[in-house]
Amino acid sequence: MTEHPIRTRFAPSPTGMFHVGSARSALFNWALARQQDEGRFVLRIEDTDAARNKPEWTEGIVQALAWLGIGDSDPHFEGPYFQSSYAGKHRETAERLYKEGRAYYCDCTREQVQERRDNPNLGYDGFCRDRGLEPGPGRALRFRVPEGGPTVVEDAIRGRVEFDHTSIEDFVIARADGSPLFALANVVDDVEMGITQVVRGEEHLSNTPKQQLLWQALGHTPPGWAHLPVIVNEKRQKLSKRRDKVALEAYQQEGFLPEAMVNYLMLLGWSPGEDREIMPWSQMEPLFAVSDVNSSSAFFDEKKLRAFNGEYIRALATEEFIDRCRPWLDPEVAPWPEEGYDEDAFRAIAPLAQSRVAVLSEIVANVDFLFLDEPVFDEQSWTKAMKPGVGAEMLSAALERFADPGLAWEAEALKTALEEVGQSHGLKLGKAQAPVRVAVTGRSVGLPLFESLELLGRGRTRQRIDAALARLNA
RNA sequence: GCCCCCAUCGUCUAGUGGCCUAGGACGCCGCCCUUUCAAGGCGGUAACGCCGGUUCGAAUCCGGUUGGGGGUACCA
Repeated sequence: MTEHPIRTRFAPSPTGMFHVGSARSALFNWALARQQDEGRFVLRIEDTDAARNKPEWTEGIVQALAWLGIGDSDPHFEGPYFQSSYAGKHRETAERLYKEGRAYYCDCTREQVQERRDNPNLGYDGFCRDRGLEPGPGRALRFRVPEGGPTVVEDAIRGRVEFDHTSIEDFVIARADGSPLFALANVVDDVEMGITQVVRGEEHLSNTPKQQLLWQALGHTPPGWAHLPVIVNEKRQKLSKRRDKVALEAYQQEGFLPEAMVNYLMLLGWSPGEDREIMPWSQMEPLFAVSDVNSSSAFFDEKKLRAFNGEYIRALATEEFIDRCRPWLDPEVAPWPEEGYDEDAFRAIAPLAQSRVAVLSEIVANVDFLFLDEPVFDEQSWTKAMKPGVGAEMLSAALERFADPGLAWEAEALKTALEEVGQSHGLKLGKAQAPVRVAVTGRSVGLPLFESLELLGRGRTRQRIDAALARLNA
């Protein structure tokens, strides 16, 4: 056993978007490649002619892979390659197939084929099979599907899948202008690269017999196949970029950790077979086996992803957590003015926020009150906390109590102080803190209040309570 | 229509004939802790689609059925 190259393929889009399904496929391939000494994971980009020689379209994919930890510095990683690398070979192969009689030219239009079909259930009827047409304008090249059959696809996940040749039409491998189609290009590329194992989405299962026939016609042994279950939405339809949130980048921007994403994605169709699901990549990689992959479709459950993400965030060292929050703290994107940001204050409050965010972007709403000139009031919170007989009374009393220079401005003392103020109004701390919290942070839920007040300082705290009182009376 | 795939709690799954009165995780619900909200602790809810076989015994094997999904282009 010398070499077991493995490859997966991604279709780029003009936005460079990377589909979560592709990400899972990449991860599975990556694990497989790394398990073998000479395993290779090949990133080959295939798309229409329009995508040729436009590596910038695929930049997003390369970056997304790097984000997941699939780096091109690893000897197991190869690529990205572009379809154009083998463009010449594609045409050459088409010609060879024609010369060997494995393919023939056909000048039928779609309409003609349709009219001729007495049975609308069949595809192309083989009309030009024996007409001996020469290459020429308006003539596409069709592969001559051999009589007999069936073609048997041995799939590592699904087992033996049979396709009767009567159900495989003579498919087009090159357009009238000579340009090759996906089916041909795909096989030629794989042959050229010495691919021995193909792990890809189930949507490709139906065209596998065609590819296998092509491999054989070219005189090669087809690779081993493994067709992964489709990832679906809540309506159990294949995740589509039109209606579903599928871009890995979208999750990245929301503040999902790559570790969590990798962990979650690996569990979509596969299980390490242990009583725990939170498992780092380093432990999953050697455990992964394509034969253990499930064959039924899997729902992409963002709730579970969030839960995983929260776990990974909490497991971060504080310093690391602070660091990872940086992109959302950037004054370019953050809602506060640049001069409002206080690094020390953030570092002090970060540990309190760490267990409260499920995705990193939520850090903003947790700490914005510290850096904003004035809090942004959530109306529901306001109405709830500022009820008549409680809101104004608590605020005035707190304002007065906080003015006392004898009151040390630190969390413990502030808590005791507000507790006392509450008591004198017949309120437990739970109720008493609400108006102050809303006045100072703008919301009824948030980080522990007294630590927040301590960081905000006496002056700004009193100023905000004062402002809230004014707002109440307005 | 035709071809192909799939079928265990709401979801992701464990389970490859007896260890299953079906296990875990997420969600959900309740309780505890508690300055709000989280986190944490404890407990709970909830599934083998249906019908036939095979077998002493079936979630596990076979057939059918129903229901999902994918593919059916001179797209990729």
